Amino acid sequence: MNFKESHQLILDNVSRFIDLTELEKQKYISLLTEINVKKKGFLMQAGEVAKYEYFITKGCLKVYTLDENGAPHISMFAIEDYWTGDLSSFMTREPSRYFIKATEHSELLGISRANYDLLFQEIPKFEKFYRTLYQKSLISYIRRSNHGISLTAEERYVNFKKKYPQIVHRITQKDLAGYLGITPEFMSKIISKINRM
Amino acid sequence: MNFKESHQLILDNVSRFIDLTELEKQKYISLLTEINVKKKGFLMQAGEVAKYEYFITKGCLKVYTLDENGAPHISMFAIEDYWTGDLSSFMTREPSRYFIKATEHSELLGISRANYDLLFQEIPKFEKFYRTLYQKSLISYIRRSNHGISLTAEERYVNFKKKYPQIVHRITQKDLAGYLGITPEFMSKIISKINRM
DNA sequence: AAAAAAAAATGAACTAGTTTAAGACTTTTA
DNA sequence: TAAAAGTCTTAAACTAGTTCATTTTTTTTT
Repeated sequence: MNFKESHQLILDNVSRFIDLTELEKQKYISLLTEINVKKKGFLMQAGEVAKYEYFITKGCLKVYTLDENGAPHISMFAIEDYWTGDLSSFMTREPSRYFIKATEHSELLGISRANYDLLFQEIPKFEKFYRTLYQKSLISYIRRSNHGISLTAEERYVNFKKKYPQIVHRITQKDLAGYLGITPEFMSKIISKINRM
Repeated sequence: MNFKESHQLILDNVSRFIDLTELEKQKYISLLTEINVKKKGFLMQAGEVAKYEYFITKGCLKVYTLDENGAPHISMFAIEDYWTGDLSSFMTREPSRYFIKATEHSELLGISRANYDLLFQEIPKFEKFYRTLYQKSLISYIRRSNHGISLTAEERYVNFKKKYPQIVHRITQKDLAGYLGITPEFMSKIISKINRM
């Protein structure tokens, strides 16, 4: 993918919430860093401080932690036109507990913490962009955290398939089980139960 | 509580993230509505569109839904100096699925949707305030949604007690069980197990 | 295209959490 | 201040989800 296409994608994403002049667009693009990760490559590993917040222009990634037994817990999947990163570590500058790994060759645009801070000074409109972006994310995480404790594994699986049909076929069942908080064995049972119906 | 005290409390909360002039403070206060709810009273009920986002100056409230079996699932508790409401319904103007009920006599300041929109026009600094507030909330909801699926009930209980010691003794065990996504009976077992250790 | 590695399916034995029911304790209401 | 209503505890029987072990299928590497 050439630079122009990925820039157009992020500008379209931003323009859902704010309007930018040509000059502001150029300024914004100049604050971003192009990043490529090959399949199975890491964008970030636990122990590091999150250097960037990422916008995905191509590919698919998973964000996960390892618990004290070494078992992975997947926090999110991210594909084209999604934002990802470890917002907590990015803001506090404390070491992250997350890994971000590409499940396909992926291309991203990253904004560093210094440029993120600069962005608000240079183009204050971005306060509105992030206010709106975080507001929308917050709404879906509030829903997700309620569902996590009040729905059964089967309900969560059915919900995920309905809500993210574009993601389901790009990830392994094992990873989806990790995201839903169940074992791959139990998820296999859920699937065969659903197929039998 | 007299008006001045509650106004001071919300202005202190806002000034954690932005600085306001005296004039801006007055303008902001003028956009807020004073609301009182007595113990067991409802601030909002499922089926209604959320009219306000609320800041609590005194008291304690619980936000919950009822599932298809009529069982309550508690989404959050809110006490003094917290913000609450149903952000999703407030933004989309679609009917809410939540109830907000006072567990003690409570006093709040509400901002209506019209005034919320006006606020950004009149005092653009509030974009930054909400950007920062939502950013912080998002970080804790991301954590909560991960914990909901990856921790055991006992771990979630211990976490809650450690993180919100001020709230634990103001709510019933039954409500805390509803928040943690377990039955009151099982929570009772967890507590007696912990006490025996 | 073969060999190696990882993912998926299946089943049996297990454990965390639920359900139902009953009695003791506490808070609310009249 | 008595009665009623709600909360908390305990326990036995149950179910959703886990663990461990084995085989089959798919994907990756050479």
